[in-house]
Amino acid sequence: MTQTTESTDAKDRRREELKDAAIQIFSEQGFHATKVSEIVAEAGVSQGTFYNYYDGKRQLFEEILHDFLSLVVRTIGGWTPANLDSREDLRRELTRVGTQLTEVLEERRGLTAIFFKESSAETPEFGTIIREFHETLAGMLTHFNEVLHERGLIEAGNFRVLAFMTIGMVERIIMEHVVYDNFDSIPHETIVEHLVAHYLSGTRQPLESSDLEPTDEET
Amino acid sequence: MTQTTESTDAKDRRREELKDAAIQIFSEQGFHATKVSEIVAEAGVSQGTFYNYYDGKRQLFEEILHDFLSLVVRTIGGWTPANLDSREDLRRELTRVGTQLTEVLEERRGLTAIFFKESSAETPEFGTIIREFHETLAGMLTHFNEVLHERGLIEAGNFRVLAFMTIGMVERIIMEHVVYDNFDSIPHETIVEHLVAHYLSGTRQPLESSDLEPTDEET
Amino acid sequence: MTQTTESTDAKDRRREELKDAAIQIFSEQGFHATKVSEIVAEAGVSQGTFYNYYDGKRQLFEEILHDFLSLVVRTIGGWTPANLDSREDLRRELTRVGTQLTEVLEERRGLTAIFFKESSAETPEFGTIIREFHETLAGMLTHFNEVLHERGLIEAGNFRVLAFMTIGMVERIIMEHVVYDNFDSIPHETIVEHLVAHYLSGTRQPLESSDLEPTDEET
Amino acid sequence: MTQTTESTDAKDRRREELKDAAIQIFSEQGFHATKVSEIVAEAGVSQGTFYNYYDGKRQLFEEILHDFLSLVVRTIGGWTPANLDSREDLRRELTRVGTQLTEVLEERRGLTAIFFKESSAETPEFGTIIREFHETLAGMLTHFNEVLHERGLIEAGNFRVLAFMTIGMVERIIMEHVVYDNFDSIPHETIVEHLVAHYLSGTRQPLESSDLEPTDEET
DNA sequence: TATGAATGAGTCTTCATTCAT
DNA sequence: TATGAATGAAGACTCATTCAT
Repeated sequence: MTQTTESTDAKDRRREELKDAAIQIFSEQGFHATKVSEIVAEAGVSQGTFYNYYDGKRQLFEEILHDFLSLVVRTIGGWTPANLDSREDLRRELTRVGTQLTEVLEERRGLTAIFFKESSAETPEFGTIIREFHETLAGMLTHFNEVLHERGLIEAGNFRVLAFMTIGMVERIIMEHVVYDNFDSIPHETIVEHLVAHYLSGTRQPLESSDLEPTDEET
Repeated sequence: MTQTTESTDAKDRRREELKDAAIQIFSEQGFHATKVSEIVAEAGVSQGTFYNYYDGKRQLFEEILHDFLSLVVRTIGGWTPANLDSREDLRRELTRVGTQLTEVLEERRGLTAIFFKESSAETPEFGTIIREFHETLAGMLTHFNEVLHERGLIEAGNFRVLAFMTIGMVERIIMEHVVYDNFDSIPHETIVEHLVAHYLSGTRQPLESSDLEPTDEET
Repeated sequence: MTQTTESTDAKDRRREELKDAAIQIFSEQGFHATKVSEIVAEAGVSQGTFYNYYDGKRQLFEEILHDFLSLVVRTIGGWTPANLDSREDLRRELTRVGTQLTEVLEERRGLTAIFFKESSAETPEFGTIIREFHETLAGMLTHFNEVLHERGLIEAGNFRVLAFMTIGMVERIIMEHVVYDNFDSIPHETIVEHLVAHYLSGTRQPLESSDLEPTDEET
Repeated sequence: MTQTTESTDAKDRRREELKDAAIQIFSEQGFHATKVSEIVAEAGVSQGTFYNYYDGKRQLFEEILHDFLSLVVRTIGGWTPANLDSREDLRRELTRVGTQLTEVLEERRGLTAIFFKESSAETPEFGTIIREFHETLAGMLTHFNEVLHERGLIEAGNFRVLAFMTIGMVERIIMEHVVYDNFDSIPHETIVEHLVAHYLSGTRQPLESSDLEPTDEET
């Protein structure tokens, strides 16, 4: 029994080694340019062994993609606007979640790069998976916005469009920050604060004069 | 002379037919899944003819990509914040350019789809081209923001991060709207107005209380 | 009638232009690497025109090959050992013919290069033509040797092997001299004299002690 | 360890089988006319297997060419005129080396045929390889001639021209004898003796009257 | 379970030749 | 006769996957 457990563990370990190697190569070269031979070379096993653990290159890639999406969902999925009473609460919470997400993705740079470099574009190859993810995400955010609105924290608007704007903003910033290291001199906190501030000022509290006519209040 | 012109025109026409066919197939299947045989079938010519006009599948794809980027640059590239005197001017101008861009891209849905479905992700295949485009775009926007700030139209901030947020927001909205027809019930104008409003409220006019502490004014 | 003649002349001229262009390219690149498109570009005519004058690339190449072989045969074919009375006569005659051949081939370097660079090896492509040429040549030389022997000018030996040795010697020297310009500091005459001398000393006059045991006389 | 050795051997064997098949087809059809599909059919393996052992058709051909050149160099490369004291020694040595070379090439007819049928012509395809070989060979022979001259075994002359004459003579004879079986009734020894005799009588020992006027001394 | 050699389907690309104008 | 665009047959090469050991 011990032995079974051990061998299972060994199997899992081998499986992980292969996946790690694959993440490495996929993140560097993309799905199409990556050869199975490169993955197994990186993992230090033979070509045939690969197929003892995965059904094929595509299946492994999709599994990796799911890993990434799960990671994101796990990180932000539990969040709920339930106990927010003020915009200050909202800001604090958004900052907390944003920081958490950023840190998680930075820990898994390879995984993150695969998503952003190969797949965020919903190429026909893995389109369905990514499309569903974005729809799910947009649904969640739309719902959040609705709740926030009901709780009087944000004003009315097209919450679905707002959701996609938020997704685009956040994804692009993460891409530049985590994948391309494009904001190297800027600390995480500042970046997350920018994002949150932008979201917040783009979603004014009700009873204010319309955002579409901000000049009124400025006079 | 007439003959020369005519034959040149004929050649150009054939070239365009092939490119149109390619845009069609590329936008549906993506670069890798597209076979030259499918392109020529769509264009109604033989396999060999293709190579009389293009060096190969990849070269044609890159040319198409350049076409898209040129289209975008031509549409928004001329814009300058030179004669803006108020935020109202700014809003009007941004709305005008945004509407124009949206219309242009809707006219070239196939072209647009190729960019967004295959390439916005900066996959290693065409990474350099897209990366440069984004850097150029970010540079332009950063500069615009700086000018707007100097002219007293927007407050201080990290203009580079702001630029990328804007790019992300706009690209995602265009993608959903033009490529996936995801906002079908919403008129262009509304969508563009949302984007502009979000940009504007995310970039308050100086002398106001900081956006980062909007609660102050709300109390 | 005049017109017919003129147009025929014009046709001949065009035909020659094409052949000259072909010789140029073939001699530089060899048969396989030469494209019809390159030949017509060099000749300044269109692709289709080519086929008004020749049946195809291969047919033209073979015609060029025949031109070369004819040139050689014309140059040395008339030679006959008929009126030779001494080895001195023989030497003079061989030198004369050798010089003549060298000069003719130098005038047609391109043609010569084609034969030597592409075809002397009797590659399966044009094997038969070249093989026949060599057999004919060997037959001629064998016959000459026999006549010379009958006339008491050279001693007995295997005249066929001797013929091939001569062919090999001469071809390689022409190749180096005319095609590769490998003996640039050495005047024609010297080279031809070397060849003739080598032939003569390799074919002693009868009644001498055998060449196969030259040491005898040297003691 | 045994296993490693065995599998290496198996791999080597397969590699050799492919090469043998290739030599067979190449020698029959030449480089261009040979298809990879024919080679693998001859070897009894699949198309893909070929590329597990060689980079491609051209690479294999060049390797085969190198094999031939190495074989020649190995066979004659060790020869040195060091311990020759007389022309009789010289003759004996030349005969020995010549016979050895002939036998080696006859054992590898296919290899030899490839060199002579496809490549001795220095076609642009593999020109550099062959050209270098001939230059090397000519250099070696020139040097030998110089040494022989210094040792008083052959008289003065243009040793470089002599070297190329020798190369031409020998190559043509080998070609006819080994590749075309053109001297079938003549035993090896006789042919080699003819070559050696021709070389020797074409290079008289110093102190004699000039080779160019052999008749003088003969009277 | 590990190995790695063998497989062969799948596509791009070339270029001599044809033919309508 | 000249043109040059169109043709399509032909073949090299890749690489994910299989399978015997």
